[in-house]
Amino acid sequence: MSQEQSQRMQSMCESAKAHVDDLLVLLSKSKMLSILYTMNCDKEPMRFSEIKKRVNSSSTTVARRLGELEDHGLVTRTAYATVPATVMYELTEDAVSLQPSLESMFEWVLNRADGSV
Amino acid sequence: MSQEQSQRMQSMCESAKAHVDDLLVLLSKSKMLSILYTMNCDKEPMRFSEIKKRVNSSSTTVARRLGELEDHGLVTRTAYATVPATVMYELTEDAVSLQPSLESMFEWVLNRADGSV
DNA sequence: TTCTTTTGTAACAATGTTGTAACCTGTTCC
DNA sequence: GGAACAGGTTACAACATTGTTACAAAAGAA
Repeated sequence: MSQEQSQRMQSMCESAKAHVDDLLVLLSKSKMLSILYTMNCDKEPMRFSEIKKRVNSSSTTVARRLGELEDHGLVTRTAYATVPATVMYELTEDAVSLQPSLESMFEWVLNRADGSV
Repeated sequence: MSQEQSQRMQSMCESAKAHVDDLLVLLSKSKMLSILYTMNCDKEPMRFSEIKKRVNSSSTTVARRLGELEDHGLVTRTAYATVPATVMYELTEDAVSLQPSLESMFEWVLNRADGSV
């Protein structure tokens, strides 16, 4: 990290700290990293049921997480009036810009998991 | 692919998946990312009280997190018989190899927090 | 002797999170 | 009319996590 960034961090005002914490709390919620990573694997918009299946969680939790991501502007939700209903979720540009970090983090996790099998 | 192979592969995936989930759950615990990031900022071993102060959490939670990290081989704990007690925590090589991802993730978080101030 | 310090741990009440089960919408098919 | 489907929501009981408070150890300082 550059010195400039380090200084920026040290002199960060309380309000910015709150925002940082807010984001860290968001990212630390259960299944959140999995959802973001999963949605990045296929770069295409993804259906609710597909996300649910891939991260292996309940409707309630997936719905909660996707809602939180939408609230934070990290995914967009698009509903189509088909029968039965079709809803697509897609990462926003902001979320996509986080993906390189997530990818290398998952790479680390996968390597570590491999080692312990 | 034979059904046998498919089954073997699936069970292999299940077992690896469990380890991956384990790590994701670990990293998703409250203050965990902050602790790892903080310990990386100064590359030096860090005292319990310093970590606690920087991540702004209770002794109980910090002790729990550090214990979990130690269990997973991500930090080492070294106690010195001074008075009062001195205990140093240090990231292991494994943890250090995760840091580039964490750094770019925090960079993203900081930029995003900046924008919303 | 009592105070102080660091680094915790134990118990516990308050709070937060989870999955389950039930329910809802809207349309097409039988 | 009733079932079926995707995509949820709601209520709630079970479970997990948190911070607070109290406590401890060890030894030098006051």
